[in-house]
Amino acid sequence: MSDPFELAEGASPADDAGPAPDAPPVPAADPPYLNILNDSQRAAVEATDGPVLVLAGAGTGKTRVLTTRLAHILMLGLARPWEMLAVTFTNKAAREMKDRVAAHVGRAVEGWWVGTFHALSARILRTHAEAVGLTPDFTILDEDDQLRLLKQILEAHDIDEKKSPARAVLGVIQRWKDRGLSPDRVAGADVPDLANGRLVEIYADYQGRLKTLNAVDFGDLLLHALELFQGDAEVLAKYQRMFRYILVDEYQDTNVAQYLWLRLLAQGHKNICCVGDDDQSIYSWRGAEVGNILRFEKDFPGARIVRLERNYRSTPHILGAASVLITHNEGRLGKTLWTELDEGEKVSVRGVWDGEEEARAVGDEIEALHAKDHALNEMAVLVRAGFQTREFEERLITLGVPYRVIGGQRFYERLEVRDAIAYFRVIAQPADDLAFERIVNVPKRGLGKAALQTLHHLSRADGMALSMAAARLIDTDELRPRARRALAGLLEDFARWRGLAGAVGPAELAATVLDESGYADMWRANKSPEAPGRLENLKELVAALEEFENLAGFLEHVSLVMENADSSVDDKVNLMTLHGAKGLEFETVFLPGWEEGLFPHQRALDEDGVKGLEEERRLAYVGLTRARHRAIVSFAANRRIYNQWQSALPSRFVDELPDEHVEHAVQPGLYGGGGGGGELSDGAAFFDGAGWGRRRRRPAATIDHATWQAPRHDGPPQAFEAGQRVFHQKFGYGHVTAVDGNKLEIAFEKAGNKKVVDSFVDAV
DNA sequence: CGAACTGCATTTTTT
DNA sequence: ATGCAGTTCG
Repeated sequence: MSDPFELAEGASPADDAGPAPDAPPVPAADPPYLNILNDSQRAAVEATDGPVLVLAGAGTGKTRVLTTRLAHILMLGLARPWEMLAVTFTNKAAREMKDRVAAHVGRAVEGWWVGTFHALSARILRTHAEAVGLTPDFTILDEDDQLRLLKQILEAHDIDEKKSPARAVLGVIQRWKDRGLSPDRVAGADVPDLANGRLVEIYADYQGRLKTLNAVDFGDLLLHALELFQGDAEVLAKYQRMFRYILVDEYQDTNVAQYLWLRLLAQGHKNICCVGDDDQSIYSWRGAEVGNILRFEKDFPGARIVRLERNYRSTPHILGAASVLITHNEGRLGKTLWTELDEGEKVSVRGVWDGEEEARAVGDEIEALHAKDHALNEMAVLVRAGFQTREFEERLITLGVPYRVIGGQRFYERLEVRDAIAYFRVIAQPADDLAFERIVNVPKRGLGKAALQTLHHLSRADGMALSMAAARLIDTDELRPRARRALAGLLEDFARWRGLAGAVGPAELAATVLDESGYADMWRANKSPEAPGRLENLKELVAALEEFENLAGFLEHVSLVMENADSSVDDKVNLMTLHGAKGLEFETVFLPGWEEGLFPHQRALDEDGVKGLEEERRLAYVGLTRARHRAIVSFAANRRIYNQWQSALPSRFVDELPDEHVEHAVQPGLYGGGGGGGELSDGAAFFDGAGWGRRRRRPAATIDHATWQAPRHDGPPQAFEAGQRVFHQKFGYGHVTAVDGNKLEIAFEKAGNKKVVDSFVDAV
């Protein structure tokens, strides 16, 4: 019975602080899984207790260390599975970790806490939802929902969408959330000049609406978890006691909220191991703080630092080029990567005339390598911005070389998939207004703007969810008969589907819903070229539901696990952004578009100055270090951007590559040679053309589209009685003939007898 | 209510 | 160029 889990049983009571009381049995000989590690890897694995920072350079076997460490802790019996917390940034990383640890210990590990910050937070929040003003079945909104919600709020505040786009406002709110700031904690100095200076108010409103909807956005998952920990010492203590060992991957990508989250949880046993690489921090624009990793020793006193510097991936030339490039950054923790691999080829740098020629050169090289039996799978074209893939796609199509674009639109973000999911959400959660709104008139049911406005008005006035308001509204004459019938029909459908949900599996339910709602028919009738694809996606969605017990489980999956189906089994060239390439490796990597203004991107320079430049440089470093055998950098003298030709200078990063590791293949006459400056350096900055410098502001729109404004009902609901004279926006004057709860029968002077909801009329 | 027209912006992206 | 969103017209 050498089962590590049995060993662990009882070895360490969950509520005991400090190291396990019974010393774990020390293996007589080193287990083989330790012997295959190098010294620093091994040190990182064996430093189980206390705070540890593992600085893992690119290609130094980080994942192996991570998984071995987890397995090691289990094997030694230092903790039982559910006493270990392993945090990652992506679901993919979490899955990989699970799989590899399972492979290590020889079976699936049950009950341990591996996942993304968000998934783990959600799991914790579902058990303590009430403590933060939610119920356990709260909805997790995605960006689409967030934007629609925010647009409504901005409109209610009479904010000009043009001057303050919802997207920009959402960006600010998200950055606040990244920093752990709830509306009451936002300091005045941090408020950008948007939304007439009422950003904080809007943020507070937004949070209020989320609570009403029993919904959270991604940032809230962290924020509410923090609120929970900070507000309830007992709950916090429970989790602190439980998590004996905490492991964090990609620590350089953590934001302030995540840092606080970790610091709180780690206060118990203080066994926290963070793994990361400050040189690969490329996500500051979405809230990541490199400072977290730079400050680790201060945050966790007595921390041990382990550097993984032996690289197993790239040739010395590639490594040398990348290492020298990154030394141009300030404030690094510093690492010296080395390798014992053979020298290999130098990094190739070539200048070309324009983007087309660049694509042709890359395509030719790919064909040549493929002809020499190099797998297409092992080649990647890494670009700075998504639109750059187009030229390469066109070229590869012409050549007939199979390729895939990684990181395009994700399955669950497609319009039709989101619509379908909105149906499911309304079934699972009748109060999900955002979902209801999305599909109430999709397919077209004759429920237009007017009907929606009426519905909104009632829902706001009586403080109930849209679908509940709808249920009331269909008993009245507020809506036109056509709209009323359509709405009644939809509500009946939903009632029926909800009944069905208990009887059949989610896949069957989904198929029924898509069929009976007319949604699938809508696409069948659609003549556009993408309609068949959309129907395919709907089928795929139904198929995906097979794997779930119920709708709720599926919806949780959708909101948290937005993953890209990765069919990397086919032999295809990979096209993706540099950001998307992080964590991957290829035999051959093409790095096109190394031009000032494009890479480093002008916007990064304009908006974040030196910091922006350094992050761009880290991006270049990430790009180079993806390559095992071959890295080919290129830059074009001319590039067409938005149908305008611009001349460009080679990126400063080209100059920063050391000559001893680089081979220049610049066309004679194009540049002065050596990759820098040259004939074309007339000082004309890339992207300096019209429309790039300053954003122009147009005067506010003159048309006031709020022509129809229902009367406000801010005070307590008015009481009505028979005989009372009233006024209705649409039907005019009349007198009440009967009262039934909040439904009134009114004899209108012009419109005749009608049933209406009381919040639509005013006493006169 | 839906189709056509207009103006406008255009890095990176996970959860 | 292109796509998107918001507005206008039938």
